[in-house]
Amino acid sequence: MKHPEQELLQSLRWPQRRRSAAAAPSCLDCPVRRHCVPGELDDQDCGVIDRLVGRRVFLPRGEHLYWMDQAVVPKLYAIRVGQFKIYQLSDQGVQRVASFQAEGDILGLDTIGVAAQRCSAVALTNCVLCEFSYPRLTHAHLAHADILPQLDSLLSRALVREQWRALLVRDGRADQKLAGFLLAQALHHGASGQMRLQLYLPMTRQDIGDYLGMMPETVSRLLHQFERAGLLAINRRVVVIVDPQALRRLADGLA
Amino acid sequence: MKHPEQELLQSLRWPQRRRSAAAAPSCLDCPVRRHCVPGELDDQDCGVIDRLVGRRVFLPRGEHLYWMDQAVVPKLYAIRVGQFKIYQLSDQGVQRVASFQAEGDILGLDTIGVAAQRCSAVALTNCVLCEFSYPRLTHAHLAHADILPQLDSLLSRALVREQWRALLVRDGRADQKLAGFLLAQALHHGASGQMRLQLYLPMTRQDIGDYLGMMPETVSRLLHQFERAGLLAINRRVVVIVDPQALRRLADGLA
DNA sequence: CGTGATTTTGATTGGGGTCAAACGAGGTGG
DNA sequence: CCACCTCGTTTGACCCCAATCAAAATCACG
Repeated sequence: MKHPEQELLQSLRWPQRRRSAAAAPSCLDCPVRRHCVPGELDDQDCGVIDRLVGRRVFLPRGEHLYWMDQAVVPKLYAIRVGQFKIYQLSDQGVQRVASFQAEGDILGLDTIGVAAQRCSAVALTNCVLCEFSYPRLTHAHLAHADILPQLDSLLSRALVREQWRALLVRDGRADQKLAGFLLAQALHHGASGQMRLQLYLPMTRQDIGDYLGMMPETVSRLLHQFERAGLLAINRRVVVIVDPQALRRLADGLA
Repeated sequence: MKHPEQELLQSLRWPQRRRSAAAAPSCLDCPVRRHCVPGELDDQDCGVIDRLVGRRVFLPRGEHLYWMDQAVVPKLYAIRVGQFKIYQLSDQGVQRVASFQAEGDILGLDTIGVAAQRCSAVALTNCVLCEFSYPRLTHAHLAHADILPQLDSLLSRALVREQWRALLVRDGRADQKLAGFLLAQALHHGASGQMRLQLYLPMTRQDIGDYLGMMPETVSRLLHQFERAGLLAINRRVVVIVDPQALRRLADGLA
């Protein structure tokens, strides 16, 4: 036993480590299938999607999937395991975090029809990605008419999520934004509207601050303020939401 | 002559009022064609797009195109003339402005595959819209394979723009954000990378503040501070950018 | 011309940024 | 195995920008 955090990380992120290493991974038994490219498609269509996956990519923590200003390759990457940070580095060397992406999210939706990457993408944990070729997806539409509307739906939902995020990070006080961020993480990692109360936040306080538009000191102060108020239990980068209702009230500004 | 603002509005927004009223409007001679659905398609493909337009809709200032929580109809609306405000009304009655949309922008991209509208859309000026049926667009892909990738490209670019917006409104001080907003407006209304230095901002100071995450008093103060500094000339809702370079330096935080 | 909304200006306050320093964990090399 | 170094985190003190409250001025609209 190395460290409680690492142990938790394994239980959270690698629930079937041995099995998935032995069997070839498939979309059919993917735990985040519904959030991902297959969406609500049935098993048969999902099998079609599965055969469109070019390869599974393993990316260790700290490695970049792509860099800002790099030429775009027409590929999409669905995150099967792990978390990513999408960010820019301004010419003055200031980091601006555009988003965090986790299991079931799709990287590269913002590159269709543009020449160069706007952001860099770095793995915050060890990651497993499912690679799709965008031209192959488009071409597959001729045989399976459900594919392309599914892609449009993914793009549209990404747009909605981005809008929602933009609203989150600019409205209200710092504590409201942080509470909203934690709730968004809990909801996103939970299955079908359920919250996952035990969160692993692999990003630094600086990253969270850059994402929410506040200083890392403020993030730290607020987290411990939440802990003293009995809303959270914090152990380094592991956060347990103790009182989701109170956190929701705080995010909505009803405190 | 009613008011200088209205006169300018007409010259900005209704450049060919009589002609477009007489002749049936077409995408081929649309001034914002390149920003819109046709994109970089040639005249022939653009003609295909033009025939996909269901009807041109006239919407007077102050009218809503759709309301939050309304059931989604599978239609897209390209703005040919005018400007829109996309916003939410929280349950406490607080307005949250998601975005402003202008000529060439497309409304409804965030409704594909979702059940209910997330936001309301209200016309800030008299507007002319080009209505597209989303199912017809998808179906047209069989005959014209360029259509659907074009739609994906639109969605992707909308996503990029939304990300960029989210970065704008959370980074830096209030004056930097406002300067960035003005530059974004100027660039968006200009043709192909050129700025339109004469801007008409039909939204209220309150709207701008809600959009940028600041109080309307702050917007007012900063605008006049910019004017005193020789960056702008302001006449109510008409703003002329006098010193674009200085405004850019301010937005980049080099002041 | 009157009424209400919008815009502007001023005075005051507080939240969060800034600077600084101590603390802790993880990794490296001797 | 331990000393050391580096990076991330935490805590404290101070201060500034923008929110808040208030009110006057201006404009839009009937």
